[in-house]
Amino acid sequence: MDDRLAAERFAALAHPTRLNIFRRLMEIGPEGLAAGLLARELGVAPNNLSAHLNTLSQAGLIEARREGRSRIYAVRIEATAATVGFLIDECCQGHPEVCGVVAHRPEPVGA
Amino acid sequence: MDDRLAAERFAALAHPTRLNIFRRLMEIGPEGLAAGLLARELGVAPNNLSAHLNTLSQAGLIEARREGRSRIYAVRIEATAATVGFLIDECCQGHPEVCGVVAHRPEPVGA
DNA sequence: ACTTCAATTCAACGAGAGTTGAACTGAAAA
DNA sequence: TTTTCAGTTCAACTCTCGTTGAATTGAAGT
Repeated sequence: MDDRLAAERFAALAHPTRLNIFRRLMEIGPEGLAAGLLARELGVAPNNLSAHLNTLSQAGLIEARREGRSRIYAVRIEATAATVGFLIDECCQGHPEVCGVVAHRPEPVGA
Repeated sequence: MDDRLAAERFAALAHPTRLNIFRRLMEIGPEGLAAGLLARELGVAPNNLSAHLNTLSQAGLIEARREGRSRIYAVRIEATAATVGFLIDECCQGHPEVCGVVAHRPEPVGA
């Protein structure tokens, strides 16, 4: 992952509301959640939420699918894993243990 | 760590130049690097760099000390660890292995 | 077709980020 | 003390972000 993409993803997470959205979607997993439901759960105006969902989608952290007249949003796990991996690789470079990480990107035998 | 602080730290990392600064400082470790040296290494105007260093300081990710007429910047390890920990806890909630992380320690006791 | 519900898009606004060049502070050297 | 070097701060500008209300698209139900 290049710096520009990483920066875009950090920016996507750099907002309390979007952090809440992302957390909730991570919680619920691949089945995802309808936009309207999210809006009610988080107490955010639908159009406002839509904008935030768009930011997260643009960054590749979540994706949407249609289901009836709802739009279901779900987290993109690989992208999330890549982002966490980037932070660990690039930012804890040489000191992974110092960043609180014991192990990451498990090898077949490892951990 | 609360959402607002986490968001502020992600925002601090959400810029290619600041990502480079942070990476370089992480590389060099606690001894740190003079602002001017960083500016030359990264090819950034001193005043511009100063602004970015300020953003990172404000977010608590780095700190400065005087040394002669230079100002030395160094990474704040505990804060970095807490930020990585937050991302793992909050964003990989329930699926840490899915984010490529095998194990981590939540947050240092002292910070 | 018409209505209703779900969600997005649009236009407009205010607020904050990022960059630049010029002026400034603070510490060392002459 | 005056000069010089290291960095920061300031003012101005542009650009983007976040939020709001109104209008719009898209899919069901009647």
